[in-house]
Amino acid sequence: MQVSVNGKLYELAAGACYGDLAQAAGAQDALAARQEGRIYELFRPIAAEGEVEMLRFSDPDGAMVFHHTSTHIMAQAVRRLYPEVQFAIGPADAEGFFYDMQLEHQLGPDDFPAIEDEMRRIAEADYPVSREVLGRRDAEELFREMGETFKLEIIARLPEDAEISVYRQGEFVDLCRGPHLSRTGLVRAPKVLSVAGAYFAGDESRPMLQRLYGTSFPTQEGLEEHLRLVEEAKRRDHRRLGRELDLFTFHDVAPGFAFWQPAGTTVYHELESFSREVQARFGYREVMTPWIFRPDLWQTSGHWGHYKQNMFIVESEDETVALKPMNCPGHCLMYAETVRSYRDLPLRLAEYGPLSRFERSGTLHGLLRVRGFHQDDAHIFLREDQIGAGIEEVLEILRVIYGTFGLQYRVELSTRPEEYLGERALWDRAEAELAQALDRAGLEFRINEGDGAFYGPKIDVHVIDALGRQWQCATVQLDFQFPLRFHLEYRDQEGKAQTPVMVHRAIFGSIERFLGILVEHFAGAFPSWLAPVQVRVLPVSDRHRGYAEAVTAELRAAGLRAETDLRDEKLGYKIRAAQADKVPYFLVVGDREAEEGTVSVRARGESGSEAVAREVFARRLTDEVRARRLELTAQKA
RNA sequence: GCUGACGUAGCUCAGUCGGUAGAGCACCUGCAUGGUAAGCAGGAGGUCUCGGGUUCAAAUCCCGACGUCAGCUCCA
Repeated sequence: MQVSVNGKLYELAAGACYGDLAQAAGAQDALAARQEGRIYELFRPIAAEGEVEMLRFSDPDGAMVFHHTSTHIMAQAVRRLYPEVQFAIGPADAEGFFYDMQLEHQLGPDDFPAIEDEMRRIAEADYPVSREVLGRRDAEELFREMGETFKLEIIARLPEDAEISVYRQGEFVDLCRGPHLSRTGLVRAPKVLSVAGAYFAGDESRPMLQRLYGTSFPTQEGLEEHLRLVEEAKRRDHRRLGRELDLFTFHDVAPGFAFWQPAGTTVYHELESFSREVQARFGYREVMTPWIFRPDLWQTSGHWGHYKQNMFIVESEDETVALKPMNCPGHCLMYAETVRSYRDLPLRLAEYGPLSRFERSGTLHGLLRVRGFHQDDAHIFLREDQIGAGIEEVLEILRVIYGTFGLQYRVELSTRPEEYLGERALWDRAEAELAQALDRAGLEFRINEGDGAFYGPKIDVHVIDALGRQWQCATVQLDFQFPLRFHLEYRDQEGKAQTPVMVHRAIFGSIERFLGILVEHFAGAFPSWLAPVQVRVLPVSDRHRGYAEAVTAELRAAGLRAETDLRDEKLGYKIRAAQADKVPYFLVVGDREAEEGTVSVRARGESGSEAVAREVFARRLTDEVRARRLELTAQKA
């Protein structure tokens, strides 16, 4: 038979397997093969003639296959150590794997080395992996004999016509769809990472299983590199940097709410004013609305029915009132205050006020998941014929704002769900307009079929940070329902009442959350426009304090955030401190500088300094800050 | 909320078999007046998260609450 790899043709005997092909093609490091979208083990006979892709560890699908077998090896190891264990599911992805299991003994970090040792033993034994297709009856009998009740349940849930396969390696057998490696010996560097609770099939009403997490690599070096990356992420953790850089803190008495220290407040305000500045350019008007409302409002908006469990509800003077979790109902009231003309639209109302959402205690996570926060929120009221242009404008704001941080982003369009409100034709048109707006903005996007909100389709944006991690931030939602619930109208050319469409949108999403992401993205080393202190002046000895303070005063007068390190320490100490505090620039001033009226400028991360006239440096830095440049450019001309 | 782990000085952490607590950094004081990543010496700082219990004696063992962390679930 004839098959090709990378377009190169190979002639193989009938019944040859993918492993034979890998050999013929010189792909010694192939782990599996992909043909017509399906992934096959190397021991499987070639399914058809045509092009075959060899999957290596570097390919995400190849890594997934590798981890899939690794999770079986981990399960095998656990079974050897604890024969009574029962297994549920054990999936894998390109990063690693886990296996859910029921086991009396509570696994902990102390158990991991023994499990890893056993995994290495299984790898060294280099068991061949084999696949077997069983009839439903035989499969049930096999797992009944083994006492694997979860496996029986999984089989029972499989559709009538499903192919039921089991995989064996050594004494271990598992119900599994595959695909797998052809032998266990490839998994040279396994690592058990952590254990956590998880419910079978995500069902909270059922007893909790232990979920054992792991990862694995073909080589020890690969594993070590991975662990280094994990360390780097830990080093950048915004909760850690937030404390080290004095940006924000948390306190037991207010879980889920941040205390913003002066430095953090500065960064926060920079983000807010950046947003204000950009949005004002696009015709947004900023408003402030109440943050406590009577339930009537939440009944009108529908929150009382759908969102009550996420709201803080307060008793006050024999009355129940609620803190707002969102601004939209308030903005709708504002819209309805006066008669609106078609000429008034689009009306763009922005608000940065406080929002409170009750989040379950176990879900809180630094600034990334809080109970009290602020959004760069806005609601745009527009006519149906303005949807396309309105969305395009929001996408432009998105481009400007994310571009300033050097953040890449990925876009998803979520369409009409099964249960929706409003006319189908309007949905179709709105979805088409969103897609066209995305196209015109030159954005590639993925469609999440049926994932829209019940009141309208939406665009979700994930930013990608310096470590390649993705975070959901911006959201743009079309809403046909609120205007109806709040009886919003405008007068058209003929003076007739029409219903506007509403767009909910936030670019940062939550400012708290976005700031947390930025801390991790920049590893705490903010560009100068965001840095809490932009420049620190370091006198060489106490003789130079006067000059240093004069320089600082001058920089402050120029609108820069400057401070003097007046501590009675040697220069080296202050330089070290300035670097540790990630201050973008520090200026060394001693006899030479005082005499010549200059400063010795050193940018964060640089090793040498440049002597520059005071006013020249002030001008350069002011330019850099005003342009919100990402790079530090004020050391050299 | 659920499962598990953890909670000791401002921070990072040590504290053995139950016998009333320690380091480094930071902070303060003194000496040193210093030129591009840590000068030397001294000092102060703790209701060991909180509340119960066991014990002659609890940071340590037990129970509960709160918080944090890793997940799960949730995030119309």
